[in-house]
Amino acid sequence: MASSSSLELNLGLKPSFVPKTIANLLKDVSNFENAVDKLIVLNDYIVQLEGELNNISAFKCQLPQSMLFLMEDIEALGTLKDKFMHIKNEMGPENERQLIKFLRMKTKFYEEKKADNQNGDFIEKGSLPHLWNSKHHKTCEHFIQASYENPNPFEPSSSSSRFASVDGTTTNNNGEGGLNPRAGDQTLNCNPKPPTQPSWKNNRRSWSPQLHARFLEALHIIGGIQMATPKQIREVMQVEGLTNDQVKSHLQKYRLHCRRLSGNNARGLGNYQDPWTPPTILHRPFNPEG
DNA sequence: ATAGGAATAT
DNA sequence: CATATTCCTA
Repeated sequence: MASSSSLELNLGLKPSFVPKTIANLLKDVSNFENAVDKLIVLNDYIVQLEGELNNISAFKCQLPQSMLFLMEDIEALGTLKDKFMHIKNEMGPENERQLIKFLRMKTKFYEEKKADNQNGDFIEKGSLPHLWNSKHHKTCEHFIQASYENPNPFEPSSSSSRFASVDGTTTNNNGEGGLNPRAGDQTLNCNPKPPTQPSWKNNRRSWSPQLHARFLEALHIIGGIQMATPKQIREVMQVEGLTNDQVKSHLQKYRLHCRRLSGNNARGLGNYQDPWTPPTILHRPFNPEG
């Protein structure tokens, strides 16, 4: 089921297999910089799970549910690994950025889920296939695609919007949506180096609307303007040449802008649009989930 | 080492 | 004045 036939990178590195929850596995994987490392770890884990499945298959009558969990986990991870393969083989760093974003959302979701039911592992594993292979998001590709349109793709118009309220992203985008993966990625690297300008002295980072949009996107993925830290933002943004300090400065300025706007709004001065396009969810008005 | 803030520079 | 960089501190 989980494309276990053609595993090309069977590097025999499995010295110590540490069982983890899927949440922890995803978190670990997301810490790696390049796709190859991610692939190795994921593939190794899949191999281990398959071995375990083979082991318990002798007891399939006594442990039907365990077998089902294992199979579903393997399938889910296999789908993710296929996605990694596809991205690594065909595309460039832009899709890797999508993948990192995807992993961060996944990790965040699992952490929330884990915090919810402290019984943890079993429920977590059991709920996994519903998320990965739901009717609405059959594959990871669809999942990533949907993540650009719906900030909370984990709940396809279902109930239990606890995660949505935690994230603070209650679908405020009325028509804009997120960044389209194909639309605006070209304009992000502002290193055009036009030959006929002394702009090469211009080492100052200019935050184009596209770049700022990606900044906001990263901000909201991480979990709000207060939670986000410059390093995290830089990692999620995945913009070549963007430094920590630049993001930090931009974040500082953005926070100041938000504070100023919020203060003005409190005093009654109204709503004027600025080029910052603040995401309108600075502090949630405590949405009681209905 | 990193984040937040403030001073300084463009 | 707005914005980006640099310096300072915790």
